[in-house]
Amino acid sequence: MTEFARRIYKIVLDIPLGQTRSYKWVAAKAGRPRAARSVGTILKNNPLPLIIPCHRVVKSNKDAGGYVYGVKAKKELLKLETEMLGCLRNRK
DNA sequence: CAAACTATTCAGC
DNA sequence: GCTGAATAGTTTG
Repeated sequence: MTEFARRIYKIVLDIPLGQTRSYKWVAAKAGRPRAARSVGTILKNNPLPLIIPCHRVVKSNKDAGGYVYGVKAKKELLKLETEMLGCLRNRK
């Protein structure tokens, strides 16, 4: 656990639903713009993998990159989250 | 497509 | 403690 990792968690948690950020983007926000690789390693080794929306963090070209539950699930989660947002908006 | 760069973690020493 | 290898990436040639 390092300060770098701590920043990453905070930043990733700050990503809005239905949106994606690149590893590079998170790394830059964390203060190490060249540590995109470290971001991925830290995210997969994060202490609370379930409360950290790792599926919102993707590669620069919007590619999924990698995911514990499968890259496919990652994209599906993004889609479901977006739809869920619409559902919440439509509620009265 | 292959190589270099990067920060973190793990295994050996 | 330090070194070397590995990793859910990015950039450059």
